[in-house]
Amino acid sequence: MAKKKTSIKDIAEALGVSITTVSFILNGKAREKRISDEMTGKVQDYIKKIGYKPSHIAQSLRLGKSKIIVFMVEDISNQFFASIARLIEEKAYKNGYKIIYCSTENDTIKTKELISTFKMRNVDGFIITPTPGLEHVVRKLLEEDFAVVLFDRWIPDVDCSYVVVENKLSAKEATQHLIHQGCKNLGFVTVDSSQTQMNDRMDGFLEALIGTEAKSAILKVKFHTISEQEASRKILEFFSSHPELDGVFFSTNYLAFEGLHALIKLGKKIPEQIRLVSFDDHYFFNLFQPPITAIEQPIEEIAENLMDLMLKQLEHGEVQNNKIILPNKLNLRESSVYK
Amino acid sequence: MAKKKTSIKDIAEALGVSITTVSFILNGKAREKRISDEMTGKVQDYIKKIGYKPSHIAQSLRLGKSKIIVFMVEDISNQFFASIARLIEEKAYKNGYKIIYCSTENDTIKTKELISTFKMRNVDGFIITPTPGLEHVVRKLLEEDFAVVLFDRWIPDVDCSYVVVENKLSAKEATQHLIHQGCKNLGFVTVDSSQTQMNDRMDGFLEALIGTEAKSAILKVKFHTISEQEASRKILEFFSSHPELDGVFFSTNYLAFEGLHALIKLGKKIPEQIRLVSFDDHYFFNLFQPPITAIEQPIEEIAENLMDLMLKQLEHGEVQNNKIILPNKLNLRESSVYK
DNA sequence: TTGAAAGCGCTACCAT
DNA sequence: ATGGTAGCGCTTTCAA
Repeated sequence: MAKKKTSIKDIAEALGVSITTVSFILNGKAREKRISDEMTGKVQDYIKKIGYKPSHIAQSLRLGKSKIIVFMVEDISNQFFASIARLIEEKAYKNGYKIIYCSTENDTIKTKELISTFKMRNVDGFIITPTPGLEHVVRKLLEEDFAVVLFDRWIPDVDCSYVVVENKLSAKEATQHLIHQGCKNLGFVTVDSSQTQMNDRMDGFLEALIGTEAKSAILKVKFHTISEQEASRKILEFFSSHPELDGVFFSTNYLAFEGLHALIKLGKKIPEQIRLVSFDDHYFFNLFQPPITAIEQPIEEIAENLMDLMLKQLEHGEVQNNKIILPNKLNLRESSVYK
Repeated sequence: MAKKKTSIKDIAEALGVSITTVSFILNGKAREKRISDEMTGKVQDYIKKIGYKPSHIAQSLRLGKSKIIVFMVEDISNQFFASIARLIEEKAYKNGYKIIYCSTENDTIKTKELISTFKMRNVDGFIITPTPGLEHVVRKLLEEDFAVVLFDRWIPDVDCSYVVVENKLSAKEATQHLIHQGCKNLGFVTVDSSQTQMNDRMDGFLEALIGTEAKSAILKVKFHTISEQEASRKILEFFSSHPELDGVFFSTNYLAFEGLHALIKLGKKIPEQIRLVSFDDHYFFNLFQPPITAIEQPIEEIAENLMDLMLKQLEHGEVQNNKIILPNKLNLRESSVYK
């Protein structure tokens, strides 16, 4: 029951040396401070024996750094974010950092509150999928010398490091692919919000149409959480009222899932009657019959780059505006191919 | 650029009062300490004005509590765990706690290391999906007065709070359902490890067979990460070499996904030739054609109970062995129903 | 009704 | 080569 926390002081006393000496040895400065090997060995042995671990809290207070990075995403239970979380976590731990996470739910107020809470916790860095209207807060964070890296989307007019993917280009390519497959009436289903990545995807879609005879219909749905009733109904309605559509582009996978539901309900044959493409590949797109063509974001590289930028800022403090834009991969599958 | 951290001292100076006074007011002890309303108001106004937030690090050091809970699961990118993470997070934040997470990868060594790291961070509580061989560590955690709640599985012989579901009962019911549908040769696909929840599911399966004419074939695969080649091959092999199977129970959803892959490859008709049931319902099971029958765990209640137990231990310190076992829901869908 | 000061565990400057 | 000690920001006891 008694939780006797051994402190550096206890060690010093037990060994009859000073706190300073122990601290230096603990921090690998034995050589530098020219402490005798004998002493060093003695202290290290003792430390190992009693399994002493220094208190990070005290270190944090002293150093003004917490070695904690916050990972703020729209929704941590979303597969895409969860996968990145997993990879980031690994890299962070390897470098002695811990990750705290939270879901912003795309709610600017909530996000602001969270950021403020984290500030008082002395977190060292922020990895954020910014919500609309966060410019000011992010700018302030930067001014106050926090390490910040945005991802998935970025904030126009704020000079902050980010890692995103080639949304526009990939969307354009995928749309062109549909056109090459003979689609004449294209649908585009996206979320009703001004997140940059979604805008870019739509731009890509529209750009692909220029100079072609293909017609288009666009649906924007409010989408907060997965399986939201409202969105589901809207999508069904959209397809019912647009029987002419012979090709559809979903700007993200959860919309595609709802779309599939709707199309199944309407008895549409994929790809014979309607061909599909979605952004954000997913394990199930490959499992579904027919398998769904999708644009795959390079999860590993995103995570890799995020932590690279983060660590660089954290350790060196200089790099502030690294913009990284990664290419995606279009995975062609049966859902989009003309039979 | 300059990050001028306002401290309680600055406030005291600016207002010409003592640190103590400010601290009392900050902690809502103004009344108790009989500080004049005038003073209280003055301080509060100033605090609001400059947007001061106390340093949690310093508080932690002083109080010996960090208000941080660790959420250690097998794999945070797994949908089931990610969903629970999301819900827990919410409850934690509401109560002033933060969540740090990490993936154990079911690796006992890694888990032990992580726990040791967290101890030195003074985290207050642990929510853990225990790996095999963690008895000792958990017991020690309890002895040292940390708040601990296990979930998904528990550890036999350790008197620790946990939240799990009725694995055996639900598995039994689902198996009986298959038998009622006329299955005579049942397959059971599970992971090759001695996690209690998996054992219970298998027990339920076997119990359902007692006294019936149904025969069974069991496959145990090592499964670390999703989409692992090896597991995929094993499952395909299993189905090829057991053409007699007319019903299969998957002990968890990712095995079912691999199983579906295999069955599609083998051209088996579901449910005409083979009927399926899986543990752990998933969004995709409903979307798949035919929709897959699955046992749904009560995610919300699990999260709810986890945090309840955690907070109770954290705030009162007494409750140590609350065992909560929640019922599941069998979602009948086409994959298991005789046509 | 308010303030001084000890001390949580640690790092690092300055002595010796 | 080793030690004394200030101080990070806060809470809380004791004193005034």
